Amino acid sequence: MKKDKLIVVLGPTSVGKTKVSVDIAKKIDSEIISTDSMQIYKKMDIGTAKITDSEKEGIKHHMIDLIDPDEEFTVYDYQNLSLDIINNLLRKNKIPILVGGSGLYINSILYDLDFNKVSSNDEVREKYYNLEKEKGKMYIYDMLKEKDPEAAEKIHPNNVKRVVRALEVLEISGEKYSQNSNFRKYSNKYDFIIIGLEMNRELLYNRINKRVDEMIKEGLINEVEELYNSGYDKSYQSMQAIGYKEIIDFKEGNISKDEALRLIKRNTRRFAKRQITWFKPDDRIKWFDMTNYKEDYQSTLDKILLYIKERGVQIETTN
RNA sequence: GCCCAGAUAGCUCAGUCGGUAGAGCAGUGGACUGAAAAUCCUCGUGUCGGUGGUUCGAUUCCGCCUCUGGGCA
Repeated sequence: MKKDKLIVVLGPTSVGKTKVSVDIAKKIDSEIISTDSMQIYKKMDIGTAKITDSEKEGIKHHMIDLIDPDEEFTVYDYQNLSLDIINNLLRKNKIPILVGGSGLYINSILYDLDFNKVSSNDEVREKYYNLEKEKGKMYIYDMLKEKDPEAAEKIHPNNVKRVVRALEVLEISGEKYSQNSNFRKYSNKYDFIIIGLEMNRELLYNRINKRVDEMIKEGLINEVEELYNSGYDKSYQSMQAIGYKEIIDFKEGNISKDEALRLIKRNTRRFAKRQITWFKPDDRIKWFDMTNYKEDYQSTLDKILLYIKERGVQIETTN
């Protein structure tokens, strides 16, 4: 049986995914599904570099503006919602286009990740965090080591978040965390056409720096202020986003405005680096260089469209 | 022109009582299965401004030169 095709556009922040994806969608008459962990939040537009209505050029975008900033959201939710949308589009004979930079979210579609049905449990988490506070990291790490040595071997003792998660899974399900987390299997559900966008590092960093300055000009500080004044402080998951946490620190008087700007830029650069690290090992990705996008956007886009065509998607290319 | 201070890692600087050097920041490589824009791990050799001298040995002491601050004219 022939598998349904699925186009994925990925790459570090600021590399130019938005424009490329809209241009692909226009060419094949389809819709876009965002794979971005922060753009799912409403009212967080400037700082997440969310696509604007005019940039959409009439293309429908999914998985954006889904929930309020005080709501919690996980990969598991993403996987479910996103798969529904994918299947709906396929039913309409459209090839879904996944676009974004949240590695784990992307993998929840690209890989067979079953999140072993153990949802997060605040009580259990709090219990282990309290234990950690009282008796130290090594204490809870040793607990894990005893109950699930395999997981302990893969998790660094300092990575308290992961240690707690593994203990949580153990406590709630009785299953070992390592049982589900140690393998990674490509999903066979779809025929993936994965477009990776890359760019000379220095240029990427320059673009990031410039984009942060532009966000400030467009009113990022106001955007964060409004959220903060309506009660969203740094304890919310959404306010952990780069650009938001730093400005909240500025608002609370912990750092100067200049320092906040500096940190937003630095943290975004580091984030981009982590994204690159994440995508690098996947050899199904076909990489396209965006370094000369300014002079040469059309020819890069043509190369991408040609590749999509070669992979069996009906598409009219100009060359 | 004269006086003073400085010149050490991409940046800011510390240090070597003479045995070729180290912090912070920036950066690098990596991990990742229900917080993922999160969380965590790893990595520091550089003509110690140039040149001559003293010395077994100079980045360190001395002389000269160049440059950069500051002051006096």
